[in-house]
Amino acid sequence: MDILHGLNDAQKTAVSTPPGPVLVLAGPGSGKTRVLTFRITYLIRQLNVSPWHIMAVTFTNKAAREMNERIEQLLDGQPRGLLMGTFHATCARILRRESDNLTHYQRDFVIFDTDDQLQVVKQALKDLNLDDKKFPPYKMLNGISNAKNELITPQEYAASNYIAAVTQRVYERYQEILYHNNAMDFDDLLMNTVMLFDERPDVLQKYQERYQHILVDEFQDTNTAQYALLKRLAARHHNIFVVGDSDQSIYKWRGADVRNINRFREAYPEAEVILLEQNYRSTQLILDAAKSVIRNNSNRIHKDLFTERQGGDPIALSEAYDEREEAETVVNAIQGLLLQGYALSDTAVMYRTNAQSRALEEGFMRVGIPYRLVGATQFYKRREVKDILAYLRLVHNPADSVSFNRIINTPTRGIGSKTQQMLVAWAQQNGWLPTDALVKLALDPDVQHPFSGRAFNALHNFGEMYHVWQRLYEQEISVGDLFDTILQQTQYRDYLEKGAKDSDEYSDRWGNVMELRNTATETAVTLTEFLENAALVSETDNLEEGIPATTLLTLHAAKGLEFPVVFIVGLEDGILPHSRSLDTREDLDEERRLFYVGITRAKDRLYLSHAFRRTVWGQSDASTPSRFLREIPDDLLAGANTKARRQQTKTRASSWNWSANTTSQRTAPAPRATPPRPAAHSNRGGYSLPTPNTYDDPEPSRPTTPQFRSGQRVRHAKFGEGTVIQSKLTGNDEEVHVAFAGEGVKRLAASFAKLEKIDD
DNA sequence: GGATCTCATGTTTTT
DNA sequence: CATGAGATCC
Repeated sequence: MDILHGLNDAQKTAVSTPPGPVLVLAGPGSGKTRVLTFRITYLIRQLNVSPWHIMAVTFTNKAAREMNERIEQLLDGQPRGLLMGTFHATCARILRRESDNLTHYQRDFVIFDTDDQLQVVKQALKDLNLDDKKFPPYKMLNGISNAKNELITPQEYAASNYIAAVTQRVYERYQEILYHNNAMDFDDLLMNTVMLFDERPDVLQKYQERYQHILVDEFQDTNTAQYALLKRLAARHHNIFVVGDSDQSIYKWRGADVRNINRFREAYPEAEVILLEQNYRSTQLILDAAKSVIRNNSNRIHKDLFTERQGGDPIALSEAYDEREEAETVVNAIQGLLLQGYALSDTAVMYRTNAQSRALEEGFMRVGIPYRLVGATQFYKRREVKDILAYLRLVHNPADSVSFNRIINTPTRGIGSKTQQMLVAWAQQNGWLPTDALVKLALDPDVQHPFSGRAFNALHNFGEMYHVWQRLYEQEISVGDLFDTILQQTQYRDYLEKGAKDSDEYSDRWGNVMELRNTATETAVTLTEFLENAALVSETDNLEEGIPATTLLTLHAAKGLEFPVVFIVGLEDGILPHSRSLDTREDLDEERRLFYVGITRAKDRLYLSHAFRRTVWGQSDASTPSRFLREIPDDLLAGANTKARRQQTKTRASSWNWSANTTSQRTAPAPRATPPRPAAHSNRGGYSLPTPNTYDDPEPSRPTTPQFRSGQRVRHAKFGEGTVIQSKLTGNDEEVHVAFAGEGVKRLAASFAKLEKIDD
């Protein structure tokens, strides 16, 4: 079988280039994952490289998993020994294996997430007698994290001004606390690996020999520490294959440094550079729009994206009165799309900030369209999940003070802050950990202690529990059983039930606990493993595909995804570009890339919208359409006097929306390059797209007279029987207001709600 | 020691 | 507006 089968020329060149440094600059939708997976297959099959010698790094677990699956298909089985994972997971693995060679850590070190980190910063501020009002913890943490991303130690941290001097001290103390806790934060995983390699050339050499071929996904998003790591690992064999797109770099604010692409070229002047410019995702029209936007960025490596999907539906642009109407317009448009045979899962709505999802959610809820929200409150950030994890972490690592503080009195068990302080002080005097002190109180009846009767009882009881868990852990009880024991002894369920405002909240939270338990029993063999997974896994990793719902997500979360239909809302100055990015050209460029990423997610259709007024933090203000909109040529847009609309900012003419007929049409009807949608893809059984360009023609199925009159009795699948209050025709649908007993008045779309008339 | 209230705060968030 | 952390009150 030909390993290169099905690839275009540029892809073939990339995949079959002889080992050595390779830089692949891959435009959106140009098949970069394909190139990476084929390259790995090529190394194994064609060049007889042992999978054992290959390391592939990604930024998300999802990307790693997808690549793994595809390689498995290509190779017809799991390649044994291939290392595929995120930067952080890979580093954690190396550090765990090399823990004997680490100065400050033992093998069972834990990973602190952002919440934990904040707690540590607060502790550090307290230890240094610094006011956390003057020095906001999250700002301190930013400084520390930035330093670590640049591989700067506390000692090296330049105290160039007062704030920096304070940050330096906090950083130093912060690091000490982490050592005491036997904990690393995310940044440490990278930095400590680099430092280990620098201190121990023998260790580095071992890994250089092991991983002779290194492949990197999303290279434009690497930070200095990640780049340093790659450079060291590849220093011996120079077999480093990186894939990236500087136009999709949207994480500068997290330390990602696009300049790494240039550094790479300088470090390896002999590197093969390959451009992937053919796009397999979008219509030419959508690509044209994307290109005309990104063109305005400075200092870019020019790419000339093209596709075989000539033409395409024009981009729909609309102005709404406010975010509520904007949501309504989106909902209407989606209902129209459903009639044309699109499935809900084909659609996605993207926005700049999470707060914008609210209006959209309400809009979807109003008509009962299911949606899924990506990444809002992440599972592992939920209070109840963090509580249980803290218990498990403390059993695993008795030195974990953050977890200790979290659960010592959760559920409340009479160990208040005074008692806690006393306990910590008492433990410290005796050179114990607070957890040691607890166990002493529980087991040693003769121990001298400073606690009053009531406090002693509370501590004694908790110490007993904790001791039991530790014993069970030593006896290698399963994670699930330990989990259950903790739940049962702490009566955590009762605590949730009591604390919840309503039964919904309770069942939600308890459901999360049970979900966590499932993960614990299903995926993890050891507690160490389970805790590591929990720390390094993110919400978007489990984005299920094909569920019948619209996807709501931020533009950041959209990277790497694609949808037949994409809506980008809130295209206003101050939102996109975000108000905090208006000052510098650099920031503005990054906002533009974000817009570019959004546009290029769309396969067939793109809808853009902005609102005339928007409520931000409870304040409704007039807004100006995004400056980026002006960068899209008018002939790519559909909509009545689009140009005027985009300039006429604060004087709003009449209300209109996407589904209304349009005056400006594409000159030639765009031939549709996509084959008709396979029936299996649509949940409406064999519905195919009616016309190539639905903006040109009125919808054939469009109702001309309302089917419902006020007073009509109707039945709805979910709400039961009700009475029509009024009904009016909207774009290509009918909007029916129905009063349901016990449910109130609902606004329903006739095409979607499947209302049944009741005659009597 | 624990619950309640007030006040400040507020992008994006792969790990 | 909505959330969370700290102060204040019981």
